[in-house]
Amino acid sequence: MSTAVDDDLWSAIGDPTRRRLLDLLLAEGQGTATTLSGRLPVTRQAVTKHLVVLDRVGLVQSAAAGREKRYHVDETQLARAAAQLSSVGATWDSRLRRIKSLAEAIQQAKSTKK
Amino acid sequence: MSTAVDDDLWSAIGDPTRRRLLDLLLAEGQGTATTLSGRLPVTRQAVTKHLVVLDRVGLVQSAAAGREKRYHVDETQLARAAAQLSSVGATWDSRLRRIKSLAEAIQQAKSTKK
DNA sequence: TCAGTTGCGCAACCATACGTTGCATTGTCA
DNA sequence: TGACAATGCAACGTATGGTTGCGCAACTGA
Repeated sequence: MSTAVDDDLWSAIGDPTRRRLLDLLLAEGQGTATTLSGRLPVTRQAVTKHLVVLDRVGLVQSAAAGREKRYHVDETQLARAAAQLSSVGATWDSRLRRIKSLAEAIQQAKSTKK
Repeated sequence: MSTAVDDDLWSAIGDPTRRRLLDLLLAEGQGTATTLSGRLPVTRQAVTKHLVVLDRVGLVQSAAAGREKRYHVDETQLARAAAQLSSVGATWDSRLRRIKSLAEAIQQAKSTKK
């Protein structure tokens, strides 16, 4: 069900700062480490490291523009990640529902027997 | 959009080992640190630490049974977590769709103008 | 009953990840 | 060219996920 490959994706979006970076990039279209760090409670260097991580798993891409390095989300990859999240959420939900209905069936059987 | 409270939940389920623990507990109904460590490539102590984390955010609960300590998932809390995941996934997805349709509209406008 | 196993908890330790500060490097522009 | 602004690199501190080793409590059975 869960593969080792996906662990990279999970750990990438598991960090709250990285999720906020993705949100920011999504909202503003693009950003550099400097501009992004201005909107987050962390330093530019921390942002840089996170962007490297996000880049490594393919969630963002960068383009040099003069002396700055602009990042933007890779929409295809983020869509994949979003699907992953929804999928795991749905899986858990369905399992929980099955467990619940099972428990209710047992209750039913008990009270009938009595 | 994202609150600090939820960060705990995310970091709890962000770890691959903890996700697998949840999967196992969900599949088998219950388990102790010892039995669970038998099904994972980590030691009992590592499992114990993870269970403590999961307990702290309320995703699992424990019940002492003689000398063993049995854990089981808190279904309500896991349902909340599952909803969170699906929700974030859906949010990203809708934003991506909006961006895409926006881009297409611009393309449309360009070619019309020409 | 008491000796041996079994399950837990605690402490020390190592590696990696996230964050900081400080400094060097490079590109822009007046 | 000189000054500023953005990036990159390195050292460091702390937290976390993992290990091993040990001690203790609680079952088990001869």
